[in-house]
Amino acid sequence: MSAPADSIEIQNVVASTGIGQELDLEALADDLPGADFNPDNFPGLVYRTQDPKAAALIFRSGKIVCTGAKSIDDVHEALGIIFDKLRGLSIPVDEDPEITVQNIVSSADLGHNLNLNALAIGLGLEDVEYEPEQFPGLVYRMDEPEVVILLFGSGKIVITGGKQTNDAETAVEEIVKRIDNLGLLD
Amino acid sequence: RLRKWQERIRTKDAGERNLQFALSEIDRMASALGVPRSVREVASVIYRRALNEDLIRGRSIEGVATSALYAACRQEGIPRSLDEVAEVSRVPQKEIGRTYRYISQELGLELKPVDPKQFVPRFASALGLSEEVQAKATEIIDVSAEQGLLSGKSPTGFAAAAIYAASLLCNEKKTQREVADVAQVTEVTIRNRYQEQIEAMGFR
DNA sequence: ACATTACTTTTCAAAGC
DNA sequence: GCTTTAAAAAGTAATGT
Repeated sequence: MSAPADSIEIQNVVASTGIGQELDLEALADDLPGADFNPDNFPGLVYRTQDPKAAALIFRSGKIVCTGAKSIDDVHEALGIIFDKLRGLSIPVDEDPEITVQNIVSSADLGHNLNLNALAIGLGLEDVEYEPEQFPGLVYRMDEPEVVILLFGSGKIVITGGKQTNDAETAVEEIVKRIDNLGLLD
Repeated sequence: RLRKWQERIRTKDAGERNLQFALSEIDRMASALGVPRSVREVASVIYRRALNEDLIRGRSIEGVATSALYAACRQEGIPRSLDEVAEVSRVPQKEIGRTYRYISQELGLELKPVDPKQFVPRFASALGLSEEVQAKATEIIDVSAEQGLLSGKSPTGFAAAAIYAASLLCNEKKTQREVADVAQVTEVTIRNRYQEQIEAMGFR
């Protein structure tokens, strides 16, 4: 009774936003405890939140990238903490900065072992990248929803590239259909 | 106008020189790998196709040439591992793999995954093993692959373990280290694949 | 012979080289 | 292209005990 779609777990959410204010990252690095800033290495300042656990890349332009959160709610919560921290440093932050989800990474379990060689040919070599010498997963690019799925011999999969919460669910239902139609679901 | 002509001739000459360089590199690497002349010709065709489709822009000539040779070996059924190809190329293995995936996709080569059996004759003869061992190794690969053990595993490691197992079964024992050296994998990988394969064969 | 750590793949934004 | 950040999958490799 447990459908593969029920096994979906969001593992990472990437989102972008902006406070609508230029920042002096050198000063911010001194005022924010735990901030990592190596401009020679990377133009962004790295700031990590503990609860929820996430990492933010803060740029001179005031734009921010948040990554590592386990849900969209966690993204909002983590960014909320950062906005308040900045306000606490008397940096003006827009009232409700728009937060855009850029990528959602999910994992799931199809519940069956997969013959990746047969799958590579069945799904179509033109849409598949399977090079076990370089990586054990089969890479499948799906058009609708537009996501990339990594399939493993164990039947565990990774769905990435989606922007909507339901993209992973739609993709899992679709890939199960396609694999089943090929008679490759044990 | 005269300058434009000279520029065109210069570009044409440069392009011609680049092509000659790529083809001579393919020849040099193919010799070092000991692949037949037919494979070099297939590699040349793949390289020229990549050139015509403008796939070299933003990539090194040597990288595309090496990838074309790697692809040609696979297409002709006598694959070389990325490690082996990287040894005779001046391009890092990671770039060869990335470039191969790119030209393979863009040219629609649609090459099937490498079959571990295709490494058996070459690895076995390098170890001085008999036809009997080769046949046994081939059988082990077929049986364990049919039971789904091949998914996600490296073809060289899979072939190496089967050869090691076959050498034991045929009383022509080679050590894991000897097999690991010719296949360029670690003993740990041979041990792991070997355990799965003998179980699949019903031995234990 | 074990374990641990680390690297391979995919995705995405940010600013700049 | 590259740099950084995060996360999962499973295989392979290097290092440590």
